[in-house]
Amino acid sequence: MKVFIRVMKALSDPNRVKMMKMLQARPLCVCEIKTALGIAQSTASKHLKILEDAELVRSFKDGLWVNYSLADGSGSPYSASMIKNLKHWLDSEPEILELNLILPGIDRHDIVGK
Amino acid sequence: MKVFIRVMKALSDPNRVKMMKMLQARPLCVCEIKTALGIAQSTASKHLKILEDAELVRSFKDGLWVNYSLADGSGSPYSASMIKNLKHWLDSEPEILELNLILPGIDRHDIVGK
DNA sequence: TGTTTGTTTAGCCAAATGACTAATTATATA
DNA sequence: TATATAATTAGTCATTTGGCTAAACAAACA
Repeated sequence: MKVFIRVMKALSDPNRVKMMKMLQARPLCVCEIKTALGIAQSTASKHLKILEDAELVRSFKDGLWVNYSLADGSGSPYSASMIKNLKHWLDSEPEILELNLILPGIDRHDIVGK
Repeated sequence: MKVFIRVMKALSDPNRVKMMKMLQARPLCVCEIKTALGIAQSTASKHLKILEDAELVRSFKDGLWVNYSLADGSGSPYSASMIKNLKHWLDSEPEILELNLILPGIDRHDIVGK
């Protein structure tokens, strides 16, 4: 039950759902995600930790950067199902269309200061 | 996006998930649900409203009673998917086994006072 | 080695959530 | 019509959540 609730809670926040949708395009570092969503880096980091605890995303370090990508679904049937469904859900939502539009123009090397 | 979030939020609470699992057995009135879960009637009522707003359950009046049952999934692809998945999810969770055990013994006519 | 850069953690605050009791509404029945 | 019963709404309270800034870590590099 706890595992299921953790997945549902993780997907109960718009910014976290947007992160899932962005990660369908490509792996992203925290600073790319915070830039796309217009939130503080610490906020993005906290959200990503919640998604990771729910086994919806995974992270791997690359020098200074921490890259996040979609999990493979081996964590639980709930995360597996939601990862899969989200691939075809919400694609025509204005907020997601907008993200897909700006995401290609976001590059970690171009992100200015803190 | 709002519709999706509403479904996820609705399923982010253990008592509401238990309600979904109980309603898989049969339609229930608020007083049967509050008895099974050991919560106040107003609390049960509020939870059921949240599930109904997410189109996960529906209600129909029968005299003094309000009966709740699982929705048919026509509300949204998200509610449809979750209603369907929940039918085979969580069945071996201790809390759900326990509920399935006591539920047959719960009858609206035997429920005492307020 | 010291500095810069990306991320995380700590701490704070306002808003939302889930619980309760008490009051109100709605329906049936004596 | 008055009363009893089931449900909902109103109001309160403690906890959780989601946002921020500032401080602490961690890894590259001058």
